[in-house]
Amino acid sequence: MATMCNMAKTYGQHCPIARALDVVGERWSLLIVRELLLGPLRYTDLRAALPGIGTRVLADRLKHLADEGVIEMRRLPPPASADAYQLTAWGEKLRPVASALAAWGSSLTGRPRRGDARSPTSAMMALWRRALVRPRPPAGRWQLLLDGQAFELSVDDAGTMARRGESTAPDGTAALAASDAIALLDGRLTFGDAAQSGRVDLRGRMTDQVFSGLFGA
Amino acid sequence: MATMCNMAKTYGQHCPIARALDVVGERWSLLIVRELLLGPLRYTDLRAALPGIGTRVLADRLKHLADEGVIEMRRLPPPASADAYQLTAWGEKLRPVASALAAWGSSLTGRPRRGDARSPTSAMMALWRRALVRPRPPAGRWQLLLDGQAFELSVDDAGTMARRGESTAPDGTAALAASDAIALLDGRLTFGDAAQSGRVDLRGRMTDQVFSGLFGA
DNA sequence: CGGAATCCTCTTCGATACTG
DNA sequence: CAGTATCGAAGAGGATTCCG
Repeated sequence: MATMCNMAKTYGQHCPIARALDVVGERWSLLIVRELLLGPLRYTDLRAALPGIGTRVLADRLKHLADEGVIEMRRLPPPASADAYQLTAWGEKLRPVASALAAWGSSLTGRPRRGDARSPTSAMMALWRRALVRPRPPAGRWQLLLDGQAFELSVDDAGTMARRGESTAPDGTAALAASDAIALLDGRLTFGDAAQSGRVDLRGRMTDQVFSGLFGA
Repeated sequence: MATMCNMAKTYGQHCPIARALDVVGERWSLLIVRELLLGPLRYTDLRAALPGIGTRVLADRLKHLADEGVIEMRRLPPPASADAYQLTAWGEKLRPVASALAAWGSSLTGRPRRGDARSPTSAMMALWRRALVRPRPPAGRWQLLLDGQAFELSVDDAGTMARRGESTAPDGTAALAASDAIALLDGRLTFGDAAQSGRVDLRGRMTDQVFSGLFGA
């Protein structure tokens, strides 16, 4: 049955870690959360962002996460005629979990594996983490076009925020491939090499200095 | 085949979160790590601490975690004639991940589910988290006997540490059931009720005040 | 006795095809 | 576009057995 009782398989332990894993510990769940941490996405976008997930599993996970209150569906008004999934306030609180996992796993991304996908979202999250760790990232509203997908990184006194979508009146824009962005952040590509081969397109007040301030080692 | 290529199923993404989940994202893996965060354990102890895991899955997970460098086996000298699994230095760095997950999942443990196991380890980790969050936990080397299993919580200027095992020269000892410890920490049991029904045994300098300082709301 | 490997059944995954 | 239907392959869980 597809519509069985939704409490599929629990660890059966009264422990906050076990309970958390009952909710988001299934395969793919935390990667769905990772995608939604930068903003709402539609079903098809999620499937495209998670190569190999299989539509059945994606539907199951979305249902489970919605039942548990981690995500919710937002029905867009008629002109758009599309449903988007987004994190609830409680789901947003998974950000420290994603951050801790990313910090631990970042020791693994130095040597890339052949064939690994480099999604715009993971590139953007890596850039965000870099900006959060950095002492003084360049302030401004920076638009990033990663494989053509738009993101905004805004740095001001209130903090550093990242989200999906085009920036309204950005201070500057950088367009590059997601794989190059990741290579820059991993230190496998220098800004000089990237700029020289014309793979980075900077606009507005996104100067070399700003770009290096965001991506540099 | 049992001894197939050990890179069973990868997300195939060059993203630190995905890579981290390739290593510790499988079912049961993070609960094994949770157990080992308080100190080494033998195979049989792990199986007892994780009801429902199944010996095959436990053996597979231990092998995978060892291959990835998260845990290692320590062969005890002849008299013990037993092997213990422990975290490597890298595996120890999963502590923030466990902590973030526990913080997120703690909103789920307020209403306990019927039949949930209350393991001594999860009780001890909850107590530890409480002590870490608390402004000034009572300083000293406190021994806890949870369901008869010994733990030590040491609080001094250097910080708050928890580990499995008997304490040498503890300042005081508290013996109680793991389920009562969890109920106290969750606020479902008051110290008055627990003491009145004789379910808490305090020794040495583990006074009512100290105990309340460790477990109290 | 601790530490698994084997066997068996059941569920889940992942891929493809199909439908409102 | 957003899912459901179907199916072979892989994984989980439980009991038993084997090995040191």
